[in-house]
Parts: sequence; C-alpha cells; structure tokens
Amino acid sequence: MKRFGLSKKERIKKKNDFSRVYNSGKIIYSNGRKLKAIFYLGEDGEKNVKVAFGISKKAGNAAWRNRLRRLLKESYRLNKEILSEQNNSLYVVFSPNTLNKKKHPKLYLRDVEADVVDLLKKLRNNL
RNA sequence: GAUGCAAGUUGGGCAAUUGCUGCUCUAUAACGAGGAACGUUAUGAGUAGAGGAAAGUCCGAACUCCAGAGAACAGGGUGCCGGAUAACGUCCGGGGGUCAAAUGCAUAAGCGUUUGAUUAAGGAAAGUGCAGCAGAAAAAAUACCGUCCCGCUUAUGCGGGGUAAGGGUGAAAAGGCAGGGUAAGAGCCUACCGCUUUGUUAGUAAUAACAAGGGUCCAGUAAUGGAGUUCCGACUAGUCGGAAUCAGUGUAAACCCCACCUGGAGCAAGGUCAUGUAUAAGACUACCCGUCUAUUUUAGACGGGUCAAAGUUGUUCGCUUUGUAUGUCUUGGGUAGACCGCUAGAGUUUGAUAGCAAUAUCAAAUCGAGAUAAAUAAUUGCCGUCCUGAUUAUUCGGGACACAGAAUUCGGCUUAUAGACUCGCAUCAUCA
RNA sequence: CGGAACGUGGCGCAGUCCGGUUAGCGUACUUGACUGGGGGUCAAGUGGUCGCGGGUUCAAAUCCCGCCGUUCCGA
Repeated sequence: MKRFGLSKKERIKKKNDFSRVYNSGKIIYSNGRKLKAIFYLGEDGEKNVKVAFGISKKAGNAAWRNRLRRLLKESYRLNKEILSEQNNSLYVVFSPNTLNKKKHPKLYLRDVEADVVDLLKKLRNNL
C-alpha cells in the first residue's frame, strides 16, 4: 500500500456502511468547530481504515463543495499514518460543521489541513 | 492616441513533486487444480481526462417503455408575412404599429423623409362579461354649469323645450380643423386631413402606391315629416313592422372565435444476470344460442351474442384481455450488487458551389472524459495581467486573477461572468 | 439526475381561480380600565417593498415572462 495513496479500497462505497456510521457512530469536532468527524469502530479484527467525505448542499455551490472535498481528501492522504496503529476496521466520515461558502469564499490547504490533523489525533486518543 | 457604444473570439502558460479515474500492454508478482492459454487482484510503464455557460430546467427533438400508441370532444400550446430546420416558443429576411430627435411642406389639424429605440402584434362591424371612485351621463348613454327659444313674472328667477361649440369629472365623453349655416348649435353643408369600401399595379405574401366612390334627396326657422337605397322579421304574398345609411370606446397576458400543432411518462427510461423475501393480501369468477363428440340425467370442445371486471392515466365511442385455470388483475413486501443502455454525433474544421441571409449540397481532413457516496486534482517555483507599499532613471516586498464542475445525447432560450484580443461606429486631442 | 408544490405583519393562515372598494383572521406586542398585586377579561392601538425584477391594463397580492429561496416525491 502506498504511503500517501488513497485508493478505492480505502474509501467507503457501500450504502450499508454509510448507514452503519450515521446510525451508530460517534461525533467529534475539531478545534474551532470548523469540521466534524463521525466514526464507527468495527470488531472483526481486520486492520483497515475506510473514510468518506460528506458535504451538505447548503454549504455552497457545486464548485466550492468539490474543492473542499478535494482539500479534505488531500489532508487525510498526507496524514493518514496517524491512524496506522489501530487493529480493527474503522469507518470515518468527515464533514464541515461551521464552514460554508459565505464565510470562506476562497479555500486553501493550509486552513483545512490543521483541522484535519487535529481531528485525527483526537480520533487516535478515543480508540 | 484616449474615451464610449455595439458585435465577435478567447476564458492564463511552463516545469517539478505527490495523488485519482478510464483504456492499452508478448511487462512483473500473487491467487484460481495452474505448465501453456485465460480470468481476477496488485504493482509498473504508456496514454487520455470539465464548460461557454457543463448552471436554470424554460422550450424543441433523438432514444426507451406503457399488451395499439385509434376517432371525436375536452384540455394545453403557438399567433404580422415568407423562408431555414429533424423540430421549436429558435434563427434569417421582409413589411406594419408606437415613441423620441432632426428636417421639409402646411394657417392649423396633419403628412413626408432620415436616424434611433421599442413591439406576445390574428379577430373588438360573431357573441358574452367587465370598466371601481369621480362625473349629469360609461356604451345604440347623457343636459350639472353654460347657452338659445317660448310661457309666466315688477324683478331676482321659475317652468317647458332645443343644443355636445365652451366649462367641469375621468385612463377613456362617440372623428380633427377652418369656413358656411343657425334662434343657438351639431357631418347639418363644403374644402383639406383622417377613416372606410371597391378596383388596378408591384410583390409568393404581409403590405405599399395610385385611381374611383362613401357624410343621401325634398319640404320646414327648428323639432320633424316624406321619398330613395340596403338588410331583417311577419303573414293576408305585396303589404306591414323594425333597423341601418362616416366609426357602438377600451380590454382577447377576460371568456371566446379563427388558423396551425399536440397520447403519456421519462436513462432513477428500459433490458439481462445474480442475491433474496412470503406461492403475502384482496377482487373476478355470470348467462343464452348453434355445431360436433360421448350419451340416461348430463359433461366436454369450438364458434357467436349478452353481461361483468380490468386496461386504454380527463370523458364518450371503439378496441384489447379474462371469466374454474394451481388463471387474470390490483395492492403490498423484498433486492440497492454486476453488466448493457454509454458515448462517432442532425459532430468539428477548412475549401468550393447556391443563396441578401439563416442555411443547404459536395470534397478533404479531423475527432480520444464516461465516473456512480461519483475521477479529471493538490502543493511549490518561474513567467503573464492588475492593484498597492517602499526606493527612486532601477530594484525589492505584499495582495489579487472571474462565473463556475460533466451524470443518456443533441438544437436553442434565459441567467452568471475578472481580464485579454479583433473589427466597426461616434466624440475629443495631436501631427501632416 | 428527473419531476412537483409553496413564498402575504414577529409566528400560523385566508384572499390569487374570475384584476377595483380599507389586504383580513387568530396569536404575539404596546397602552388603558376592572384587581391590593399577578393571571384573566374588556377596549383602543402599533406593525405589510404581498420573495425580487420586468411586461399587459386606466388600475396587479391577483394575469403573463424571467430570476431567487424553501419543501416534498421518484430505482
């Protein structure tokens, strides 16, 4: 597996997985409450982490949402080794909480990455 | 050269690193009984990878399904004329209306020419509805003030009648204006303008130009009466009665009339395979006639008719299916995985020909997204454009670079949009 | 992606079909009266770009066109 890669196997694709995360997952927020993450810890013993990025239609128009999703993906991709020590299957969905297009018409990686790292560290401590 | 307007084109570039999706490979590895071949997965290499609006979903089509998708009505849409097109509410060309400016003619009303803007613009002399408030009167209307005549009265004025020129109301008051006429007035009469009818010419047509006709005639101060012409109705069939004889205004994005178009749903359409639930629930299960077979009653098959149910997604007709078969129809439940549909097409560019143009025909060349909790990217550096701070004939900083993201595919419309370029027009400045 | 409905005082609605009278109702809010005070009742009052922009009309919340926003449905 690539060190900085993010292939199809590392993403949540099935509808059942999504409903499991949203129905019985836990929510944590980043410092400043810009972002939030919903996660679900499985008990099958398989060592893999799956992620997804969910952005509401109310946050902004399609081009803005597309850019935010790519930045979130990039931030996770560069920092996913933080979660490499756990042993069960883990499902995580990242979403913006207070972030929207009206407040932040221009998005940059340096703004988003710090919050994602913060979220990942909190996640590791919760396991 | 600057500024403004209008039209069109374009929608930052190069490199490095790290990634994603599709396709290709005599590539490497693992797995599948596994040597070859094949398949799957991973890795590697190569290659391609958002738009002019991809948007809004406002129109039009292609394509697919609905067990005919037929007819009539209803409903919906379009609306100057002609052309283009697969089609359109789109585009092109032509003509008309309205408004503004300039200018010419005219006493005026008005008419002509040029330029610009705008125009959902068939029919209001087929019918119906509506026109609040104000105003005397609002649609075959009407006399409030005024004005004229007659009667009464000392007079102020009162009563009767005429009058739409003037005042006033209103968005709108029943052609305009000048002269004649009159008791006063009025198309009451006349000229001009407008309106309208018919004809000719030009044009495929909308329409335009030109010509002719249309406000009747007689009597009367007037009201009015008579005559003529046209239309309608009645009957006793050639008389009687009624209406008209220069606009009965506006509204059809009110009903409506006319012409043309129109079945419904939409790629989450639909098809194949896999997985999987519960043969779950409900409705219909009628009658007559004829023929044939077996024959005691009777039963079965075929054909026809009636009836019932369901479908035909508004109604009717018509049509189709079913009516004792482990049948048909309706409702409900379950699956959310894979593949096909899925991208080469009414495609793009160039040239020639036809055409005023939209566009068409022919020839040559060319094209490379196809995802599905959804790829097409992120960061950095340099260059480019703009803003700004310091320094000052040069350099160093800082910031910004639009609107916006394919989801079956096309043709349009509408809306959003920083900057750059091209052509044309107008104004100003400078030089020759 | 496709298809539908709705937008009127702070809140919930009527009026829109078929244009005209003052845009109305409940609740909330303000003031006053009744009460020793509160609650409650009664009376009076405030508050509206009828989502936004054009058009038709003498006149538009209402008719027509274009935008904006919200909600719902579809394997």
